[in-house]
Amino acid sequence: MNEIRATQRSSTNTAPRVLVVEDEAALSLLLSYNLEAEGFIVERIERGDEAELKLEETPPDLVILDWMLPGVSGLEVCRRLRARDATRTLPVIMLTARGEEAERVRGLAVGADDYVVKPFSIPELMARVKALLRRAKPERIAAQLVAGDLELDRETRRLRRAGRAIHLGPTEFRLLEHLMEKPGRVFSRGQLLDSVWGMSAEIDERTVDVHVGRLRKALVRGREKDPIRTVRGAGYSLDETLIRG
Amino acid sequence: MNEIRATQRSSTNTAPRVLVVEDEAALSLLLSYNLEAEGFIVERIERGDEAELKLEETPPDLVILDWMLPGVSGLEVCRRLRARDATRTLPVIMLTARGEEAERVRGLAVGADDYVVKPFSIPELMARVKALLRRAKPERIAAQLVAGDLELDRETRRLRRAGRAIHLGPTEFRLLEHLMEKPGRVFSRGQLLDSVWGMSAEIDERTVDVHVGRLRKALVRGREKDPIRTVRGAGYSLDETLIRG
DNA sequence: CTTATGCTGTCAATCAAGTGTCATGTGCGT
DNA sequence: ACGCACATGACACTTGATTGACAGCATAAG
Repeated sequence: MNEIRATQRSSTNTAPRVLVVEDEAALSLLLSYNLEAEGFIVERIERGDEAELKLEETPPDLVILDWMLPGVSGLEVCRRLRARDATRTLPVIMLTARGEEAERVRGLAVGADDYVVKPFSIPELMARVKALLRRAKPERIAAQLVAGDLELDRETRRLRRAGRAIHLGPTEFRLLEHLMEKPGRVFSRGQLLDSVWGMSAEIDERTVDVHVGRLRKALVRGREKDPIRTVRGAGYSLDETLIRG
Repeated sequence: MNEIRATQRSSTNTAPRVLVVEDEAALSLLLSYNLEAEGFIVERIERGDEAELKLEETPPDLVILDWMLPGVSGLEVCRRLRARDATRTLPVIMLTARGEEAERVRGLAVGADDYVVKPFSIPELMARVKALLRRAKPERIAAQLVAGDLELDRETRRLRRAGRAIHLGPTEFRLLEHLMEKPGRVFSRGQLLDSVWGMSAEIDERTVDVHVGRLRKALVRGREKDPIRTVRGAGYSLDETLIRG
């Protein structure tokens, strides 16, 4: 029956592929836009039955499945995924509307690996996508980010600089995480609000400054170098000179 | 967890293999999904007679056998397993419908190592699977979890900290067990509900807090360090710094 | 059968940590 | 030196975690 598990034929050297099955166009676009920004290859599908075809011919590395779908429900798609050997272990994230169903997704033994209740924040969903991919393909998504003497571990949610442990609040942690994913790259305050906070519109851009300040205070001890670079008029970046010298 | 599986030859260095013989598709899937999540390699079979063929050619490390089966009954399969030298000691768990003591007795008389009455909770079944595998292949599944001055023995269900015995309720025991299996790793409340309470539990996430609180109270005596770390906004983890320093 | 006992899940009050805004200070770039 | 962008400390506020009390159950004991 399911003897030899051939290595997932998709993506050996390419970026992880994500299939988004969501009928609400706006949401689908929002997701694929953000996933692509993270470097994933995204395919979008609207109907449950189409998704099944797609999943049969070229299984991706992860599926984001809406609960309510035209054609075949997300629930049913997921169940069938679990029934096939080829997709038995394929990571699945379910999107559910707020309400009764929400709590039952976990209860129902559908076999989704994770579920997210709408409305959700983009950073939250991204975190879960990465967490699942990390579990499935550890070589693609690192659990540890290292830059210079900074080590950030997502699994244990620990940070250390030059060996010593540093405690950060959730926001500062995510902020640093985001900066460390692309060391040297400059992010505008708007971009940071989008990808770290998620509900950009409500928050003053100056708030980013404050958090960067707090992050610096936590990171720098004594005569240590400031790992965050301010780019006047543009934004912030992790100082990539930290990595080399 | 779901790494790439090598060939299936009767498990010398690979993950333990489990054969699920169950005709009810939903249940069969639920089981295989959860078993795979625990790192086992699972094969599913629906009919009793097919199971016999399978068991003859490539015996797994453990069999989960439904009582009622098309083809040959689970009872009969079990009896025949016991008759053959090659499978005499193969661990067998029988699934029986709710009810009669008589059946249980017969099941055990036939040589099943354990039986579980439907409906059962997933964590419960998983615990029994692990217990049996541990007995059969002690090198594969550790009976004792040790982290710092904490020693948790699954066989005797005993826990000790720095030598002294500590009594825990079932839930707190499983909770600690789960945390100790991956020291340092942060589990969200939702994940803990899934793997400690089991699917089909519609339980408030705050309940996890309460149990963690109780666990702490039981664990910490005097000035001892709290072995459980709260990660605000994320969940809980066993404090892995306990292990080193 | 009734009464203890132990365990669990929920709730509400309390406590602590983290967050966003503002006012003010500083320093960079020209 | 000037102006503007950024830095920072203080503050009120929000959110999340802890804790103790309680009620429902199941089980064991009387």
